[in-house]
Amino acid sequence: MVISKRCEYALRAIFELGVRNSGHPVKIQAIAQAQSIPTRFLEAILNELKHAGFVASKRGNDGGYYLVRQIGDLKVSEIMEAIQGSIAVGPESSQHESYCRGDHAFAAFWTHVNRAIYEVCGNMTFAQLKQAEANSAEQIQHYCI
Amino acid sequence: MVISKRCEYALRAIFELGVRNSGHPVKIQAIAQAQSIPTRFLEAILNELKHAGFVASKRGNDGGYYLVRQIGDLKVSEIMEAIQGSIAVGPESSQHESYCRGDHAFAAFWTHVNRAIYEVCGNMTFAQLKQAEANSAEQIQHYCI
DNA sequence: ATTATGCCTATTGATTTACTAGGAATAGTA
DNA sequence: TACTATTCCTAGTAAATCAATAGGCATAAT
Repeated sequence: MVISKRCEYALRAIFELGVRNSGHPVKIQAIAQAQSIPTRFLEAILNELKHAGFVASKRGNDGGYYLVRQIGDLKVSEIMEAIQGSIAVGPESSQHESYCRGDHAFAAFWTHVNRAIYEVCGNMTFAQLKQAEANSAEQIQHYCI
Repeated sequence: MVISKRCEYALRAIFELGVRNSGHPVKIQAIAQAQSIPTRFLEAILNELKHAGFVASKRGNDGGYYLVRQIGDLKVSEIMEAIQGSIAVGPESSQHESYCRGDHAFAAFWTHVNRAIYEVCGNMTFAQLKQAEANSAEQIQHYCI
């Protein structure tokens, strides 16, 4: 696997906040429990997401985190980029100055790969994820009844 | 970046062997020089590729490595899988036993991402890479003349 | 015998990852 | 004001992975 836990947890945390679109801020503890994330670790991640402008927080007795933007507008790629720096795979560029055989072909290849990845992550919103989860829950019910 | 140097070097080495489709085995040293790869590191990588069945070798004074299969049949994904174990990104599966909210949606999402990646890497042969490189060289000539 | 190559095992230094610890700042409540 | 529950900030750490290196053995041609 190649997506860090940190990134996975960030996505799950945003997802959880999106599912509970409560007016109240949600506590770290509650998100951690719902998504099986180590609490102190999640604390650091949410702080990072705050600095990146995706969530806001309230301190004190009645504190917690809440989303800043609408989940219909929030792409998975945005969170991934905020946490990982970039979604792209492959060498960032040919780091040796002198050209060597294959540089062009491989650069083009990695561009194709990255475009394919971006096509999926850049078009997936958290609203869609929420919907997908709701649908699959429905599926299971149908299956069981 | 998320593709290891090891994997990148493996791809470049195979590519180099494909470009020189010489009857003679090619020495590690020569490949290393052509592709700007640390020699001893490449040595280990080629050995791994040998055990994986992609290349064969000859020892001694006139030794070196050569491809076992035709490059028109050899997919980039095969080498990547041999070196990295798997091409896939995202968590391999939900490692917590109890289901938690989002598991279905995210599993489906990662499947989409991986399918997209595989679509590109599983359809790209080294023959195509060789052709792409040849084309780009032509392009440059046109530009310069 | 010599020499040039690949083959095998092990090691190292640097970096990254996945957390954890301790305590300060803030905001409600009594 | 005190108390408590939360977020916020700075560090630190154990383990894993990565990129590369080192030493010496095996093999094959001359």
